[in-house]
Amino acid sequence: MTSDAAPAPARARREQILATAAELFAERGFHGVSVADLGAACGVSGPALYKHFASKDAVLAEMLVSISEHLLAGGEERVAAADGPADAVRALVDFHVAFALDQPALIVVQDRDWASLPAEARERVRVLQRAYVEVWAAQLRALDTGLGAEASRAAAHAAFGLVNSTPHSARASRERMRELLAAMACRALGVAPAPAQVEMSG
Amino acid sequence: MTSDAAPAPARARREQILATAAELFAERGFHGVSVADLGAACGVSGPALYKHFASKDAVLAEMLVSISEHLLAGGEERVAAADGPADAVRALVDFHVAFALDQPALIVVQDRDWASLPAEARERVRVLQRAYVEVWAAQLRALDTGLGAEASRAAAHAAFGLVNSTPHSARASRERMRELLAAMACRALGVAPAPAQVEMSG
DNA sequence: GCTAGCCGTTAACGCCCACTAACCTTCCCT
DNA sequence: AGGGAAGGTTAGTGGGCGTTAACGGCTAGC
Repeated sequence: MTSDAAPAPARARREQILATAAELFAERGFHGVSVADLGAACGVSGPALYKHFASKDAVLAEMLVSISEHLLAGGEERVAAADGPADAVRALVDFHVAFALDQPALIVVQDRDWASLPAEARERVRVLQRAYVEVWAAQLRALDTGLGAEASRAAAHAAFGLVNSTPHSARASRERMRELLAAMACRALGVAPAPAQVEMSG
Repeated sequence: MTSDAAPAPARARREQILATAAELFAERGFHGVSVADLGAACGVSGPALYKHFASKDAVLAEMLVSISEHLLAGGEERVAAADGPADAVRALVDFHVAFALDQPALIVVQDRDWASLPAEARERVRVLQRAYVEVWAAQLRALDTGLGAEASRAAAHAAFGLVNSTPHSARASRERMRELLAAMACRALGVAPAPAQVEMSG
């Protein structure tokens, strides 16, 4: 999809803009960050952004689409490598927890500024997110055959909400947060956590 | 704090504005709704809002402060009426689930547009929210004495995230959602759910 | 060494929006 | 009855923001 012929510095600037935008959007919201702000935070100023992106919207669009693609691909991969639904759910939890801990800004932007996307990108992200939810929901249904389609999706959303709470607390150490969130998510979903930690106090 | 001398229709309009603003802000975000939009949705147009609120910010401020006060007061009340920490956690879960199901728009606005608050209100909301988190965290620590202060707060945030996922799914019936979320939250927090439903399939 | 094109600059344009001003109606209160 | 507040209206203003225009230096290839 992306061309490899582009020179290195241009690509570096693009990614700098994307990374900086993620932080700023997470802090102040998409509408709370002007292109001047974004440029300044990248060490350039104002409309230099338009040498790399068609619009401010396009920055958000690329950011959210790539998150959604990453999550879906990663989720499918973990499920394919798993040994049965319980193992799959554990793997999904670990994967999502790691992502949330590594990229709290992206988590925040994804579920706050989705509505600010231009229509086309919004639809694309929606499709990808539904597919990701379905990856989880299918494993949950395999685990509990009494679970309906809607209930399994709601349970997946609930697990996302639990794990995505990271940016709101995020005070304990990364490893403790990882254990806490994974254990809570597994218990909420009705599977035993992967390591020895079964009790909340670890 | 609020004067009772104001005539009834004025108060009705104020509350109509607050309720309408909650819906619109939840859909499009605070910055995505203009005062003209908000007025139009209330059947009046544009600057009529300034007869009832000092500014657009003030609408958001009153909305979020009152949510936070409601949650804190309700939480303290449930804990006071509870019979031990496990019962308290169950009561807190039920309370929060009911609120999230009844007021999904407020949930969305609260954790998306907090940063758009004017400084004073933002601080006020922050203090109230920390107190509410502490109400939960104290019960969680009483339940599991190995739980540290930070971990207990993180667990409370995780539970909020789980329950507050309602607006993202919200397709199943209210009663099924209530049971599902309460059961998941209780399991995540390490207490048995209140009614007979212990398994996910209810 | 000249020419292209990438990447940046500053200036300016146009729109939208929060907010104010000025004015009007309705209705309660004495 | 009549005056004033409460709660509307439309017109206007000022500022901020996304975007475009016009221009300039650097680097690379013929």
